[in-house]
Amino acid sequence: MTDEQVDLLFHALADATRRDIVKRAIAGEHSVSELAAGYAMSFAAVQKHVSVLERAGLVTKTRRGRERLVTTDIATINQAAQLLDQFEELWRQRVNRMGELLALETGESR
Amino acid sequence: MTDEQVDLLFHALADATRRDIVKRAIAGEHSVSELAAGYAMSFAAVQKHVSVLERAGLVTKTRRGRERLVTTDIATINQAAQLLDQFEELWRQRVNRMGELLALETGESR
DNA sequence: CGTATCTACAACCATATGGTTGTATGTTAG
DNA sequence: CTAACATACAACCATATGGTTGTAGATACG
Repeated sequence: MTDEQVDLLFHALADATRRDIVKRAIAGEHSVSELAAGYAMSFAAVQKHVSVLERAGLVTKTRRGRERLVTTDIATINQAAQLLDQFEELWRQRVNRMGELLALETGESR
Repeated sequence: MTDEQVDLLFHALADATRRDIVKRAIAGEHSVSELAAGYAMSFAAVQKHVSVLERAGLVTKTRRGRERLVTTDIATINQAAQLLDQFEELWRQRVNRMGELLALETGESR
């Protein structure tokens, strides 16, 4: 996953409307119109949000007659979670290093 | 955690430079100047990035003489990870529902 | 076949963003 | 005490973003 893709992913999640769209798309399949009906903004605005989510790989649109169904790719959410796990792992490593230093200092002071 | 705070958090992570700053701040304490030295941009630009991370609650600056040390709050990373966990939980619930429906249909067709 | 519904996208606007340069203030070291 | 170092922030610029309105094409329904 390139830095640019990660940029797109976190940027896509940096908006409450888009997070809600992702939630609804995870919970079930909806057309863009169905999704749009739930937000106090124009249809075109919701389309833009869906487009941002598409570029981030969080959703895809599939055609069903005149409707486009918005479906999710939970794998992309997993990838974002893994990135945050990496941060947490860095933290654990640092805490471990500090613990080792402390044990060393305690031992030497006896 | 309000929607606005979540916006700031994911927005802060939507940039490769800021993600790197967070990693370095997790791995050890650095002054803003030390951090800035590693990026091909002006000092003021790095300051802006640090400011975005501060507003997101990902880092804090503490004074040590003329230096400001950039330190992390891993709890905020945890919170972001939990938000993504919620998405994954929604997915699991949906998969479970589909499994139940499938079992129902299989049972009724026997 | 005509109307309704659904969708795509261009053009526009106001605001936000990411970077720069320049100025100013505070702290440390010689 | 002065120079060096570290930092804050204003002003500026180019680009991106989030929302709107309007136009157009595709599909479904009566």
